[in-house]
Amino acid sequence: MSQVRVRFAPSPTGFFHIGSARTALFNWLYARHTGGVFVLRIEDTDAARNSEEFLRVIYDSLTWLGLNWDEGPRVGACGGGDFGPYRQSERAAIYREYLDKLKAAGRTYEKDGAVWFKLLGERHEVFDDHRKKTVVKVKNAPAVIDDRIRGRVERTEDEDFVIVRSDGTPVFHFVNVVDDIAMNITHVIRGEDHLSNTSKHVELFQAFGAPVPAYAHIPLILKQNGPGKMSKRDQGALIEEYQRRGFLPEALVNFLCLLGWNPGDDREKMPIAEIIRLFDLPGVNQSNARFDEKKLAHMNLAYLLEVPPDAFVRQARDYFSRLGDLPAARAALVAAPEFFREVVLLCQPKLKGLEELPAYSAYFFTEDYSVDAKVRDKLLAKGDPLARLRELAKTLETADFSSDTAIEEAIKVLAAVHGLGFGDYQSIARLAVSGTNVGPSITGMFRVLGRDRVLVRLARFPAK
RNA sequence: GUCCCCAUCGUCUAGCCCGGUUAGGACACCACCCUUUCACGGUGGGCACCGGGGUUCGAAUCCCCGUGGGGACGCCA
Repeated sequence: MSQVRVRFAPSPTGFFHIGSARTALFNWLYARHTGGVFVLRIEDTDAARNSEEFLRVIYDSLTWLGLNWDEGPRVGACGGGDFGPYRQSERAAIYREYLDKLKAAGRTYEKDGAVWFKLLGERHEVFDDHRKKTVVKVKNAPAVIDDRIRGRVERTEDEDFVIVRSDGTPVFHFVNVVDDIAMNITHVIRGEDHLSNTSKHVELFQAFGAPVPAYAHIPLILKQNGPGKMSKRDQGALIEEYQRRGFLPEALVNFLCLLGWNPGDDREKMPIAEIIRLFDLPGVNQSNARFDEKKLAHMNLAYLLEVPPDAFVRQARDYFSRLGDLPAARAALVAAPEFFREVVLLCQPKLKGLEELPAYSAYFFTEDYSVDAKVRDKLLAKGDPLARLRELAKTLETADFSSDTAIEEAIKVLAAVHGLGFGDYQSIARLAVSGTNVGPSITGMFRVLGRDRVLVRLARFPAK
């Protein structure tokens, strides 16, 4: 059995979205599972709609997700290969050569300045209700698709179709098949939206006398709200958005794997190496899946909890850096590295995602933090919280700040003296020091902030 | 309109191929527990085999028909 060669063939005509990413992922997984080759081919035959910016997004997103390509355009350590060029806009000579083969075989004709592919069989005219015009149909035998996910599918291609536009540029169906032949592609793994196109492609492979590759049409990802498949304009559709929001690529990849595939048991969070080991085409589902970002958020949380301290600090810093000139981000970035480290590590176990970090940690980096009025009104409404604050401040003046437990002990002793509990001091102290009612433990917060800053905040609180 | 694909909790899914399960797990939701807030975590709960016909002693599982969802029908990819 010869080596598996799969390809991911995006066209740079829009942003890179969840559906494209999963198609790339499944191709990549299959290549890695079989020890095959993962080819990246850029389908930029539609000059009017392509852009270098979109191309950049494709490279960036694939790289971020860790989907390294063995052959294709050279970017970083990826790319190269003996079947180039890998951008269709640079393969015109190859398409001409293949077109000549078809012409020589008598399988083309010209009409309206375009080159058409001629199906074999008798022709007759019929009125097409969808297009509201009379069209020429061909009495043709069905193309048989042996799909690795869906089983045997038959579809009859019954109309000739354009393969070269009147401006001389070849169209998708033609270049797609030519490149799959020229690049020795053995398995075509793509979205189910291409299933209906496959009869065209099979006709072309046969006209070229080339072996038809194995097909695997994977289910589509439906938008989370409303009908239809997910498209680049839908909320939460773009990969770059998750990158920008600080999601962990490992989490997104793991989540995407589970959309249409599962290991056959109850495991969900799995190392990518294990997924590669288990992934196979027959295990892929046949029905479409709806994207659920709540579950993605949960997966992200599970991964975030496991990021080692050094890596988390680095990622937190990167995230703040990308926020650019936002005051909160700037304040965090100019803080002393050791202090920054302590703050983000204190917050790490409480976060759902990196995107929560700036707001969650803001009061560590500035004295100018806002106080939640609702929480303040509620806390001040009962008991004598300001008295608690005065007592606490007095205690903290001399308390041992060397560890969380030392601070905790001091507060507990204070509470016991007044016949109160830790909780009687906690809420109001938290509000005074952080302006909110959520956050890390106040003992950790106090220790990281330091005695002086805590005392200043406690003292000025009533005035705020 | 024609053609193609699909159909288990709200969502992702296991089970289907090789008929016999209290139809399992996860996210979300609710309750309780833990607790020093908020999370995390733990325990429990509600929640599904689209409908109708067959075949069979027995159907989520096999077959047919509906219905529903999705996709394709471009000189887009």
